[in-house]
Amino acid sequence: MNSDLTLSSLRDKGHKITNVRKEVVGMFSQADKPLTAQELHKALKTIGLSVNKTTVYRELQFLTDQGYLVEVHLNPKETSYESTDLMHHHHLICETCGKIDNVTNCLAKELEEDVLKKKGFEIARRSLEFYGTCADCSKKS
Amino acid sequence: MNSDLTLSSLRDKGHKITNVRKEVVGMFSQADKPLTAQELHKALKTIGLSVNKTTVYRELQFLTDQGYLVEVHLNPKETSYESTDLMHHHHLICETCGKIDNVTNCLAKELEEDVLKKKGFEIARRSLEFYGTCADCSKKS
DNA sequence: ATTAATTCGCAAATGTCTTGCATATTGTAT
DNA sequence: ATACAATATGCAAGACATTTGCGAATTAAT
Repeated sequence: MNSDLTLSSLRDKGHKITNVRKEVVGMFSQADKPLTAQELHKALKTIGLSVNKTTVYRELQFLTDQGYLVEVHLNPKETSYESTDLMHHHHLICETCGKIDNVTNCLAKELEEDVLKKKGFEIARRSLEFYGTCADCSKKS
Repeated sequence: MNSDLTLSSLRDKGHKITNVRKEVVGMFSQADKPLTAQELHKALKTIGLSVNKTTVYRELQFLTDQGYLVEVHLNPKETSYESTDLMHHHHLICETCGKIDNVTNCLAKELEEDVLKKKGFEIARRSLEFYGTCADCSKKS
């Protein structure tokens, strides 16, 4: 399990630092929510780095293979990614405004132990999402 | 939130009972894991009901709109569906053999209360998946 | 049996994501 | 600085799930 999504970490492992890689890494470090290929592609264009979508896909594939990112399946249309560093948190997805908040509380310890004991299932990673209505949207309605 | 995925329930609400609907409902009642459009399409063909994929998609859409099914995003390639009746359980997805097991233990009560209290987020539904290695695959390796 | 509403099949299209291949770029050794 | 090997990039083409329009077929109730 590879954490530490930084340029120096990548360099240390002998990976090349390209413009795209530099920016994508930066975006994931700052991101407070999972990002999709489309979002990254648009963001890159915005900062004047017009890169091909294929390259974005390959970069995501690369960072995922290297263990820096994990896939998150929040919606059926496209795959989102987030830094492995953030893996032990959960998402609050507002179905009204689409906002994504995080819960860092790492629960489920008991349940996980149960699962291993009763089922013999070894958990490598988990995905916990809550779908509902955020505070702001609740107020408005 | 509509439960009770049965033909009588559908009839009572004035929906037509077609051959496809009948079989699809039956398959979801018996299913012990989430099903995809492709799986249903193949299963229907197997029992001699060669139906168009579009129809399968529309049937899933229909049953979801009516609240009988929920979408489950287990993998990036396609959407799975399961009966709303089963919503309060979680999935164990073996990344080696692909088998999907269930945990009916409904945890997360505490965390959910936390989330409502601290964030004001009202949870409508949740999705909890554990990815790892099932007992059988553990043994083999 | 007639009819209105719904469903179905077919064809076409959308959008995400993948792949092959030729070219360009990066890091390193010289 | 230069040349080389490995890797990254762009472009075109394609795979696949999913959606939509429309005319034909089926369902349920009169």
